[in-house]
Amino acid sequence: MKLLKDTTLHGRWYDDACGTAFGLELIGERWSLLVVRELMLGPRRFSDLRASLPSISAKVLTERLAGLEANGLLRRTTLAALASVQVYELTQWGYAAEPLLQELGRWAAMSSGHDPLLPLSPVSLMLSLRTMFDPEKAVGLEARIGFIVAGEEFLVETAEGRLPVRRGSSDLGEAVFIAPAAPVLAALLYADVSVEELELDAGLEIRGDRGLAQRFAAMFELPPKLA
Amino acid sequence: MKLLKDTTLHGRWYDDACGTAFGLELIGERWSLLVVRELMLGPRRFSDLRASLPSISAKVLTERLAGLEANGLLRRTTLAALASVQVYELTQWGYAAEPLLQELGRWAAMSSGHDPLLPLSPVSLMLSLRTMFDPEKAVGLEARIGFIVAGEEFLVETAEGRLPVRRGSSDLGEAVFIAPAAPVLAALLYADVSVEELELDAGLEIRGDRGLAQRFAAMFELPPKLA
DNA sequence: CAGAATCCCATTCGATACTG
DNA sequence: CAGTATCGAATGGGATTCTG
Repeated sequence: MKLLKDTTLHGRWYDDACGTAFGLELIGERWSLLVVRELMLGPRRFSDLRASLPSISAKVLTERLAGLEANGLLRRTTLAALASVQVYELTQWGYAAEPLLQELGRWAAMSSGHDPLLPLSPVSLMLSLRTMFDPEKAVGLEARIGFIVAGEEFLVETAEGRLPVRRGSSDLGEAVFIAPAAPVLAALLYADVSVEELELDAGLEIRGDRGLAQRFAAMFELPPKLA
Repeated sequence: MKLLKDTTLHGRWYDDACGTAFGLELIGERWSLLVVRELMLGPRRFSDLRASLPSISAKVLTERLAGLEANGLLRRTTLAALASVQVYELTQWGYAAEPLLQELGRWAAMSSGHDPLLPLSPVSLMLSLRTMFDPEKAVGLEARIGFIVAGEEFLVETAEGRLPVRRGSSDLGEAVFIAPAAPVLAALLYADVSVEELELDAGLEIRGDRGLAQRFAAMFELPPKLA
């Protein structure tokens, strides 16, 4: 039983008062930030996390969850409805890390050498919408778009420059994207592969207002490459 | 001679197309981001970096510099004036990581449990000015402020909501802060310790327009605590 | 299924010593 | 000064096993 040993901050790696260094103490360990990412759209179970994080081991996931809990980023709760169902949920402060994830993603996307064909979790894709959303391309558009990505459902609203994304029943959307895996949608949104091609080759399906779906898909753009 | 082995991207830790994950491949290793931080205000020599990074070893610093160079964040150049003087300098893309550093610092500062008494490098302090600057408190103020922190000189300008910080002769400032170490200024700006107390106890010195200095010092504020 | 405990190997780190 | 080389110690991570 060494669960309680680590109430104190995890690492104390760097001996540095700088906020950046302190941030790294909290989330700088390998995998930590990706765990946070997967929780960013709501609580998830242990096995959900394992499924979304391609190659993390159970041991490491356990350790990271404990560390993040000790550092105040998340809490573990048992679902009210079903006892015996454990979930991990970000604290308010954990959720506050989203701009950080976005900034990191935006910055990394300015690099060439990024392989967009690697696996991608549904949450990653949905978060990237918020990051790569270009408000100017959405003026005057108010709509709800549903997503079913690898079986996970999300609902996105466009509303005056903001782009709320949440888990929820996709059929509230006036248009719905259905994809067997997240990279299919990444191809559509970021690699400008055509809807038709993806419907034929990659199992993409679009329900509802097809024109709206097309317009929506054009609202996202990667940042310019710097290197 | 294994310097050339690693032209390819360093780690390939995560098998994940997400931009955030890719960013972590590039700068997620221990120390990497702090090395970038120290270069953010201009090129530095190997020994400068060692001096600013409290407890990094020569080996690890060498490794990180090589990795960051391979990943395109920095280049090593020999100073034009003095041959045989090597410096490390961020690429354009490396400099583009500043908002990321800021976001991480800002987020981390929302946590309690941050020990502001740890050592702090001059560059950390100067960068934190940009992060914690409150433009609303600076409206109508146009001035140059000099800094000499642990012997390193900087010049800061306030100009309509921006706060350019650069290395340069501090005596161009209408007011100049002189401190034997960065934490002294941190106490002034962020812990609201009074100028008088720091002059008496901590070796702070202020030259030039004292009222301007006071007003300047009041322009910075830490974000509210969330946890 | 959700983890905790154990085992063991690979990597990494830091200290020290060394070199041009 | 600017690293490189080496080595022992610490840590990390995967695989496996065990439990509720």
